[in-house]
Amino acid sequence: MSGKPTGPGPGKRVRLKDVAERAGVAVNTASTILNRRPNSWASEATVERVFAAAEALGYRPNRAAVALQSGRFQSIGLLVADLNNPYFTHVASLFGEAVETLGYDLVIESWRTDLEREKKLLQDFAERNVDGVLAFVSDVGAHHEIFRNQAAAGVPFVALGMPGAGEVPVDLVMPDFAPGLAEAAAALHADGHRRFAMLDARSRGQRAGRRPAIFEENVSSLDGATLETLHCGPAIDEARQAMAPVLARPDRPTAVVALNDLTAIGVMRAAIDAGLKVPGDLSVVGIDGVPMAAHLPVSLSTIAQPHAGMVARAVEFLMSRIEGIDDAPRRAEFPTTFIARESSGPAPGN
Amino acid sequence: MSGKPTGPGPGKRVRLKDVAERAGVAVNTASTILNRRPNSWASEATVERVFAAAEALGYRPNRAAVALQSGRFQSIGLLVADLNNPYFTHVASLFGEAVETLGYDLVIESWRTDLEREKKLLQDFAERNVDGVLAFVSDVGAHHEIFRNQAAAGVPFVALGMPGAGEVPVDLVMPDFAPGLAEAAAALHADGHRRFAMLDARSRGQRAGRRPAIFEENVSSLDGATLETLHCGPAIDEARQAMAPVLARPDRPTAVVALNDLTAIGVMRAAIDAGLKVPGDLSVVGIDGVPMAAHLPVSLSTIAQPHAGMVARAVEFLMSRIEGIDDAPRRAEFPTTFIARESSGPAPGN
DNA sequence: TCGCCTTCAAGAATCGTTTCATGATTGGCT
DNA sequence: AGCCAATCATGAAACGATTCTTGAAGGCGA
Repeated sequence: MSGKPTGPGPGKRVRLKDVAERAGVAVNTASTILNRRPNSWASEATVERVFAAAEALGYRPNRAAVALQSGRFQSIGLLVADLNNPYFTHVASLFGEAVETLGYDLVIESWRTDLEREKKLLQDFAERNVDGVLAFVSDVGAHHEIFRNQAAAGVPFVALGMPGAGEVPVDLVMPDFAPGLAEAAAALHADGHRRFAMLDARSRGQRAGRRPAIFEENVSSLDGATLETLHCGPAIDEARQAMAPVLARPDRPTAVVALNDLTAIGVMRAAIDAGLKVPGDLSVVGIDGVPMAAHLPVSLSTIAQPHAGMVARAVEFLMSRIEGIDDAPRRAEFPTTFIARESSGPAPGN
Repeated sequence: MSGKPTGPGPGKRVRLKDVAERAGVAVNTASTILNRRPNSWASEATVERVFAAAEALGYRPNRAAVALQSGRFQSIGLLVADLNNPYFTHVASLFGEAVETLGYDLVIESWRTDLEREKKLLQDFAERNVDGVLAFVSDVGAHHEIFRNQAAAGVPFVALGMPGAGEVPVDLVMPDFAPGLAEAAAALHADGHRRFAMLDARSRGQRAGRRPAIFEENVSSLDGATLETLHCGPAIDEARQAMAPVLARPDRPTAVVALNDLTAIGVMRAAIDAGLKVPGDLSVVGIDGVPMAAHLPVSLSTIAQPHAGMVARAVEFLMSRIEGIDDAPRRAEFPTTFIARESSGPAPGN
């Protein structure tokens, strides 16, 4: 590349200095004006000239310089579990829209079910130069220490997703699965289902999943109903494989709540593999309520989260932290609802 | 760790200066050593001390400062059409892995089928501070001017996806749909299909889509086969709606090639809506070959792109540009292949 | 012993922007 | 007239790294 050291050559990026020169003012004046800083009252004419110059030259601030000086990086990090899960991409695109209107970039990383990687990325993100971090974590409790460090380091942080044990020093936005699970349990029971199964994440250590615990409670309060909890990974084929032996049993469950909408597709597929009809032989319920679920060949009943509301709240939390609010950690729980579609229905024999 | 050398308070980020101080060297020495710059021969002992200090203090360079000084931003932009399309997210996650190992962040934006927005984002990305841009574009020809500007501005740029008219001054990585479409046409014809339909993007201006043109040629070379081209948007429900009237006709097509795997799901759903069986009454073929397609209730026949290879090549192109290679624009086409699964089969009556 | 080269490290300029503190006008008021 | 506030604009010091240039030791041959 033919570097031209002196003067703004044709291929050179236009600097604030160039704008200032063209407008006949000093760089700091131009800076003040372009940033619409409130305390300085430049004359109408000067403002006009500076904006005109910036426009004419097609000025774009050098973000690195801005970041270095002001500490504002104009980018926020999003940590998701898995980009191949439509839930995360749906939410990611909502976040993308939200922060774009606020002038931020979204840097996306995914941890792909690896807890060590999750920890590393979480740590990285906070040490990296971003203005804030939105992170889906598998278990907020597991990252207590990281969160404490972040809180200490002053990196705005909002954790999304699974609640965990104990208090954490960061804002939390999460779904409350209780209502949705209760509705689903009731609806399925009313449809004659008695043998329930629920998929849970592949067990991490000895800790029991939270959703199975809630669902267990729901199910056990229903006449003659039983629940078995199965574990599988987050990929669609893992759910398919995990269900295969279960569906081969004569006393197989007649209703399954999957890990999420994606794995619900795997469950449906496993039913087909086993020669079972959905919902005739097996009712399948997803979790998340991604848009795609409504358009599947057998549309998916699901326990839906209020995505838009959660995203809006998370962004609100994060932005307030970025603005410097220093309240106590906030926590927002959003109730889920059961949406009955074609994949669930009367139990066999009803 | 009671490491409190001096100065840096508890909430303060550790700077290179702190590392240098602790190691008892000057900042530039520390910089040279940590960056393993070749021309400087620091003594073994000094190197040791500097690395130890960096480790002990948990030093992370301030990327803004690095970027400002060196012009390396350590991030690359990825422009995709739609984060809700599993194809793009699959590819995005592949890109994410690839660039992560190279030490880059991925900034993702999506244009959501809006051509104006696509242009704006493309322009933005190039003016933004990234080391390079990977962009899925709807039609490379439509962005000729932007590409020329980028080439002039020296922003490394690789365009992905749809080929278009004419030569463009950027590297191009794209699928060659011809083989896959030919295989699909042949396979479907052998299965007795005669009335084909193909979904194409909602027409932009008067230009005919490229894939329909290729497929038209394939189909017309087959005995008694006809093709009709339909247009729809990229969302799953748009395909579903677009197919509804077509499938209601008595002379409806018996085989449909969708816009992509996502819309193929919508087509399958439309078939169900119309009381048709897949593949009994209607064969459905997707395009892309996303992982999920193999695990759908009716697994999806599809024209698959070699994702990994394409991603690797695109990254290779981009990195070589970032390193300063200034060759003529390169162009790589990757042949697609037809993967027959359950969603396609003998035509009705065969 | 002197000078020179080699080896190592430090000094200082620089990137483009923000922001604090300072300076130059003007004009209203007594 | 003289003074003090406003009002508007500038000078210059950061921010944290890289990199070019200069300098101080130590080792060697002459």
